[in-house]
This record gives sequence, C-alpha cells and structure tokens, in this order.
Amino acid sequence: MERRWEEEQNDIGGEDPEEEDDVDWRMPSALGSPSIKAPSMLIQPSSSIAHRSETCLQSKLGHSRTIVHIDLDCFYAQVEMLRNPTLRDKPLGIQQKNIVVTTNYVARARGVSKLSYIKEALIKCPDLVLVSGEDLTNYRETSTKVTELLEQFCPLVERLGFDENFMDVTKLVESRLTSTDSKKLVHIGHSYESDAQIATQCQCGCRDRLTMGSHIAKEMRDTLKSKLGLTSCAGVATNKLLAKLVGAHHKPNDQTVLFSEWTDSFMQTFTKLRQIPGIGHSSGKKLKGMGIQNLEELRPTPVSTLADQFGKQQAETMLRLAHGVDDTPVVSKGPPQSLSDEDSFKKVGTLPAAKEMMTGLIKNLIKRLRSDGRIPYTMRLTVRKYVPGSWHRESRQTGISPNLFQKHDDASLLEQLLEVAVGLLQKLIDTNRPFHLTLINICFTNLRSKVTKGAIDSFFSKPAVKPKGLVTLQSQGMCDGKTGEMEVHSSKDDSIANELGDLPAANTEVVDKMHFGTVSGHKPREEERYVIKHKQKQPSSSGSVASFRTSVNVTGKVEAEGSKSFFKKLGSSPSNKSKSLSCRGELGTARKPESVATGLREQSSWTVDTARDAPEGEFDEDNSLLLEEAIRSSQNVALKQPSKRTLEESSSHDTTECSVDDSLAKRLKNDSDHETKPTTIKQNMEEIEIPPDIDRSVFNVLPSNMKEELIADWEREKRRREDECLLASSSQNLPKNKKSSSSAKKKQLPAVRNTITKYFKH
DNA sequence: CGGGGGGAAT
DNA sequence: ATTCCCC
Ligand SMILES: Nc1ccn([C@H]2C[C@H](O)[C@@H](COP(=O)(O)OP(=O)(O)OP(=O)(O)O)O2)c(=O)n1
Ligand SMILES: [Mn+2]
Ligand SMILES: [Mn+2]
Repeated sequence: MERRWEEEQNDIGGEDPEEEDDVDWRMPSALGSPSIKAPSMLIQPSSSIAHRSETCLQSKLGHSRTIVHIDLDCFYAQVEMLRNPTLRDKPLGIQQKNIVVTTNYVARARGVSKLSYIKEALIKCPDLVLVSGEDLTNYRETSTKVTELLEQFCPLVERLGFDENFMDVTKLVESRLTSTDSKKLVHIGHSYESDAQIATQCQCGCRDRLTMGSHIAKEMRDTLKSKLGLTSCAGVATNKLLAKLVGAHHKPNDQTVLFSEWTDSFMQTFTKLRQIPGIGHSSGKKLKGMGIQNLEELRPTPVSTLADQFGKQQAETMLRLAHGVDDTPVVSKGPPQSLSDEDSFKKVGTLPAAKEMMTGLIKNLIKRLRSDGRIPYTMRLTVRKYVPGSWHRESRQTGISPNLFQKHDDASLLEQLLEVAVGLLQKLIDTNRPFHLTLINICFTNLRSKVTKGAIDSFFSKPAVKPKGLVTLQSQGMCDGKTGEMEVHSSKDDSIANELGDLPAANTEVVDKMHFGTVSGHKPREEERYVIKHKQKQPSSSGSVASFRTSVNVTGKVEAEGSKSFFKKLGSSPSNKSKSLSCRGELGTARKPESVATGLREQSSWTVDTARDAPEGEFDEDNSLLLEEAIRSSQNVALKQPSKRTLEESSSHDTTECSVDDSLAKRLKNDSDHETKPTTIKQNMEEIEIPPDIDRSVFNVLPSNMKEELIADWEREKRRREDECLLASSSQNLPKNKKSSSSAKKKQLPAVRNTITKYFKH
C-alpha cells in the first residue's frame, strides 16, 4: 500500500484519506547492551502515575547517564549562508525539485515552513531566495566535520541524520565533578520548568551531572560556532529521547536542560503520537486503528494490548518512549555503511536515457568512494516506476568484484559499473519495451577498507606473518575452529559475483576472492564461506610485510597493492587539517623498528580476519614524523586558534578549550607488562580487551582520545563478529534446502569500519 | 505539488 | 528485498 510521504506540517497528497499528525523527528531503536552498568546510586522512584507500575516502564539506568543532543539550526540553509553570507538577512529556502526542504529563520518569520512546496512558499513570501539543495555534498561534508569535532569531546557520539549528534558525556561529567566543587554549580542556558509542579529535587546526584552536562553542551556549541561557524541547539537530559525533545524547547541557537524531577510534567506536554521519535507513520496509523488516538490514551495502555499488533518488544519500546523512558545507549556508528546517490525526474523511458542517468550517479559515487578509501562489495539499484497514484520503489542488488576498484582506472571502472547497473535494471524492467521511471537510486554498501583495521593496528603492533601458498581455512559458519584446506587461485576480473551481496562482510577480501576464483557464479552455501586463518606462525621479514591479499595472489603473482592509495592519502594534505588530523598520517611511520623486525603474530580467532594487509614499505617519505611528535601534537588538540571566519555574532568564546575525556588516563594507567596475550584493563567495572597483536607499549603512549577510538573500534568489531557467529550458527541448524541456503540472509554485517580510519583521511 | 539522503529490523 | 524509522 502506498503511504503518503511523511508530511510535516502541510496537508499535501491526495488519495490516502486518513489524517496525520505533524512534527518531525524519530529515533533509532538501537539495541545492544547499555554502555554503563546499572547505577550504583539510588534509582529514582518513577512517577506517581498509576499505569507506570507496568514493570517494563521502569528504566534500568535511572538517571545515571548524562546525554547531550545537538541539532544544527536550519542546517542546509545555514551551510548556504556560510558559503554566501549575503543570504543571511534574506529569507532563504533550500530547494529540492518542487519542495522547500528547509528555510532560514528569516523565512520562517515570514511564515515559510520546512518541507513545503515552492508554490506555497512563494505565495507566503514572494521575495524568498531559493538555493538548490539537491546536491548534498556540502551538507554531508559539513556534517562530518561536526561529528568529528564533537568526537574530540567524548568518544561516544551517535549521528542521527546529517545535523544531529547524541553524546554520552557521563564519564566526562564524572571526571569534571571530581575535580570541581560542585556546590555552587549553576546550569548554563535554559532549564525546562513548568508551573504545574513544584517538584522536589531528585537526590540521586543527577542534578549536578546534568548541570555539568549543560556546561559541556555550551562548550560544544561554542566550539561549533568558533571552529565551523555553525549555530546549534542542545538538549541535556538523562537519556537520548529526553535530550532530543528538550533541546527543541528553545530554538534557535540555544540550549535547554531537563532536570529529572520535571520529566513527567515535561512528557505530558506531548500529546500527539507522532511527537514521539520512534512512533512513525505506520505505528501511528496502527495505533489509531486500535482506537488509541493520542499519547494520553497510549500511556495507560497495557503492553499486552499492544503486543498483538506490534510484538512484545516493539510494544514495550513504544510505551517506554511515550513515558520518556529510553535506556538505549549512545552508539558510535563509525563511517557510513552505505553511499548512495539518486535523482528523480519526470520521465526516463529509454535505455540510453537510463544509462546516462546512472552514469551521472555512478560518477559521483566513484568520487565519493575514492575519497572514502573503502571499497564496496555490493551495488544496489532502486527505481520508481511511474504508476499513477503510486510511489512504489523496487530494488535489486548484486555483489561486485573488488578488483574493479583496485585494478581499474576510473574510466573503465565507470564503464563496468554501468554494465552492472544495466544488468540490475534489466532485472527490474524489460528495457526492450517502453518504460517510465521517475527515480533512480544507486547505493554502494558492504564497504570495506582496502587497508583494514589490521593494517592500521599493525602500525603499532608486532608484524603480521607472511603466509605463503596454501592457507588454512576456517569455516565461517561455525565458531568451533573447524578448519580445512583449500587451494587458492588467482581470480579473474569478474565484474559481478553472484550473491556476494549476501556474503557477510566479516569475511575477508581474500575469502571473497576465493569465492570469485573458485566458485564463481555459484551461490555460496554456508559451508563455502571461509575465513582465512594462519596456518602457522611465521617470522616476518622486516619492512616488507606482505598483505594477505597479496599473499593469496602469490600462488599466481605477487602484486603489492591494496593499501597504496590509503597511504598516499596519509601523506596527502596534512596542512589543511587540524593538528589531530595531521598527527594521524605519522602513525604509518610510527612503527617502532624493533616491532617491525621481530616477533610473531599470535594466531587468534579474534584477529583472524584482520591479520592481513600489512603495510609493505609504501610510506610516503615526505610525511615521516616521529611518533613522539605525532602524539605531542595530537595531545594538545588545539582547537584554540580563532576562527578564520569572522561571522557577525561571534560568540563570547572565541577560543574554547577542547577537553578530551581525561578519565581514560586513569583507566589506562600503565601496568607496564608487555604481553602478547590478550590484555585487559580495568575500566570501571568493565574490562577492555586489547587484541593480542597490539603492542601495548605503543598503544599506551597514544593520546587518550585515540585510545578511546581504538577501543571502541575493537569492541564494535568484536560485537559484529559475535553477531555474525550467532546468526551463522543459528541458520546452520535449518534444513539444508530451506530458504536458509537458497538466499541465506546473513545479517549484512556492516563493512569493517574503523573510526580510526578517519584519522588518516584526506 | 511528493528531496535526497541514511540506519535497522523483518 | 522490503518496510519502517530518522533527518
Ligand atoms: N524530511 C527531511 C528532514 C530534514 N531534511 C534535511 C534538511 C534539514 O536542513 C536537515 C536537518 O533537519 P531538521 O529537522 O533538523 O531541520 P533544520 O535543521 O533545517 O531546522 P531546525 O532549525 O528546525 O532544526 O535535514 C531533509 O532533507 N528531509
Ligand atoms: Mn535535526
Ligand atoms: Mn536542525
């Protein structure tokens, strides 16, 4: 069934009679374990509202966390005003086809709202200045800078769209409170209050934490302004939902904190279903179908009533959100898991026209992929066919050979990707008959680093083994370590690998190559996916550490490749970046000579698919700095230079110190044992596991923010691997010929993502 | 009159 | 591959 596009404040669209609520925003229902343990402090009594006694409505985290949410003001419009300051005092609308996607606040004062039609907007404001916003490049790049800047404050940053970030600043707050006399601490910015209640203050300590959170939020916003010229709104609360909701209370360019005793009265100010992020078009409609028209009716509803329609899990989540309860952790997602480009149009009705459109999209995507440095293993084509009254989309996807990206110049790459796209198109429509498309989207997913984490890690780890010839393979489907032998052939340059898109990304490039080369055109069954495992420990010769990819080719020919462009990037433009960025390039040369020349890499399933792709002497000589220098320069993350831009209302804080999470230093206090076994470090109640191939002595001297990122990285990968194992083993139990093997849905494990990678970018 | 992205669950 | 969610 066609759903009306999700209108915000307007009443457009036609065929679907039922009405919708306004208001934007939504939230991911992130899962995973909470980032912190249950609070040792008192758990606040929940509200006095009777229906709250449903046990699932109780937060397990109480008020233990401090969360900051930052949302940029009229984001696209702000970016355009930055590029062209003469727009600042004019009503500005950002145009995508016939839509004004956002407006600056001058235009809003004139009544031009977000997501309205050009026509309406021009009626309300004839002198509205329109700037095209169909190309998101600038917005995307600005968005990335924002997130990277915020990551300097704390390691836990979660993006939502291009203009929002959640930060879990709990630890930062904690460390600041221990070194501060919290007694006469006053919050910065607004605090939510209502006259409906004279609440007694919560005694669990959250007030001080939230207050400190508001100071941190202010610093973040000031830094965004001084470093990037961007104004923003912040919300501070004890969970993501509340932080996001409360931040909108004072807009633009302002901030609001929600002290916990106000939570219930605050939540009661929301009455429409769609005001809760997480209750979308479909859920809203379903609820209304059940006779639940608004939040007041939803909140007292028993979970059991909702569980029929939504399932127990989703029902509980919805109810909790409706009460302002949200224990989902802030999760750093790392670099994007997909890159896509699309265009919509009146009509594309011929194959040449479709090819031209797709060519344009692919060209842009190649540029973005080159700049990203990773390689996609899957391409998806989505089209919208013209059917009056329908905006249905259909998609097809296929695996693509990494060889395309590694061994071809952009021209031939484009050529071949276009052929792949045409192949997908032909699965969607009969290109020999007349057709009518109104949208084409091309999406690259399954992104994996040419030089994976293993290579980055190995900069400061003991050298990888240099495997030869036969390798030992381990079945991916099981985690029991069962191994077998398999000869590896050099692969052809197939542009399409059937069903590669269904391969779990945890597999190595080598695996995929084997798949291409040895079982090409054959749908992989569970048992045919392999992960490289080192046959035995082998000493490596200094300086040249063959990548696994290379060594597989060794059976045919050695081609040192893979990480070259990556290292090139390292050297490329350090000047243009912040100091912390420039230090990153040096990591490549930061290997201690002795750790290069000596030592064995321990075999470990933990590192089994990251142990390859080690550097091969392709460092750019121009960029060699010493490790010590690199670290020194990154430690004083110098966000102190005044902004180059002198925008009018430069805030009072032209120079704001960028604080890095200093609690890490305590947690990583050096027990100077240099072990090769997995090492653990006390982190509050948790333990951090350091992969066995990491040289602790080098790790230890890294700047704390870099350590944080690496740890986050390792844990992310470990989680993915575990998920993968779980999924694989569970589907393994399915009957052989069932849909398990036919189109076996591996959880499409997101590309091997290294947040640390960005340290080397550009 | 119906952008142009993204992520996760199913 | 689709649906649902978010901006
Ligand atoms: N359906 C949507 C919603 C948003 N955006 C884009 C345009 C916005 O500029 C940006 C951020 O969305 P917001 O909802 O935060 O809106 P703004 O930042 O523009 O305005 P505000 O100042 O209200 O946050 O995302 C979009 O393209 N399509
Ligand atoms: Mn937003
Ligand atoms: Mn915004």
